[in-house]
Amino acid sequence: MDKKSKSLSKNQKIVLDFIQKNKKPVKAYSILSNVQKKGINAPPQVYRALDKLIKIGKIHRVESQNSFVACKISNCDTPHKTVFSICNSCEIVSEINDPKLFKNLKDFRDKDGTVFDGYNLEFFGTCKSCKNKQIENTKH
Amino acid sequence: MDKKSKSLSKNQKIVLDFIQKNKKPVKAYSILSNVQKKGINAPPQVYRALDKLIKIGKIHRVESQNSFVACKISNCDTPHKTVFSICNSCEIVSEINDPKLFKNLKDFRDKDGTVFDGYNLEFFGTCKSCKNKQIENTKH
DNA sequence: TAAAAATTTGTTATATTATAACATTATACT
DNA sequence: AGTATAATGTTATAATATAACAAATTTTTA
Repeated sequence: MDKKSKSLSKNQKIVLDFIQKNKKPVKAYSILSNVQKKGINAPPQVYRALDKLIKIGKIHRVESQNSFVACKISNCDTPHKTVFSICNSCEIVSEINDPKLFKNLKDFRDKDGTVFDGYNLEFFGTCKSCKNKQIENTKH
Repeated sequence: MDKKSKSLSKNQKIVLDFIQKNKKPVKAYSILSNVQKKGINAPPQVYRALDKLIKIGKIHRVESQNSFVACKISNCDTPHKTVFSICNSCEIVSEINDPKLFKNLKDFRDKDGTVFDGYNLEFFGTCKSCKNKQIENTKH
């Protein structure tokens, strides 16, 4: 167990654990209803844990979905350096790990020369599996 | 007047007009309260107009803020091909028009080779004007 | 180790953002 | 003109998120 997960509080661990169990992003109130048996009773307890987990980079917020997903990139210890692909059809979200793209984004400055602390990039499309299903359906 | 703005309905025009008057992004309920004198009474009327305006590319949704901003790029007639810079301090949002970056994003495919229909990229940082203010403050 | 500081917790209430559902009216199409 | 499509108006409610405050816990540091 590394420093960061050791330093997590009880509620933070419960929430992180639930998010990590799901491969799809989860919603705050879905987290709440799923962890009530563990003693978390109210929205603020969930949102506080989420805020902290985002801050330390253990999870990310999928902005276009109001949902939360575990970080899949081991060295991703900061918020707001995120790239996702999102399927329009099944809404599955994958975190993209593409060093060349990362470098492009990190080095980007606007026309004033402003440097940015972070970014969030969401790609939208149809994932492979949904594309296949669509092809299946047109066969009939 | 081009085809698209001609084809806008009464409510769509009212909502678009209000958004275009503001250089900062505006929130749905702020739109509502500001257009009530024009006969728009309830949230669904605003949200419907917003949905349509987004679909035709006249406005964009700033995902991390739940806010809406007029498109500043004349040929931007589709949703989900957006790049913004957002100031962490004053929350002002600028739409970035950088052909090289656009090409990079348009041509991106993931490791499965999947092509994407669209993207939304938000850069976070401190804008020039806020940076200057901070420097002013440290002088004292 | 005791006091101070910082963080986390538990709780109630409420603010903010967004949509469902349904009847009606207006507009565009052929 | 008749049909299809889009937009409107309305009420109610769902979904997402935070404010505020008292108490307990953990960490720091003197």
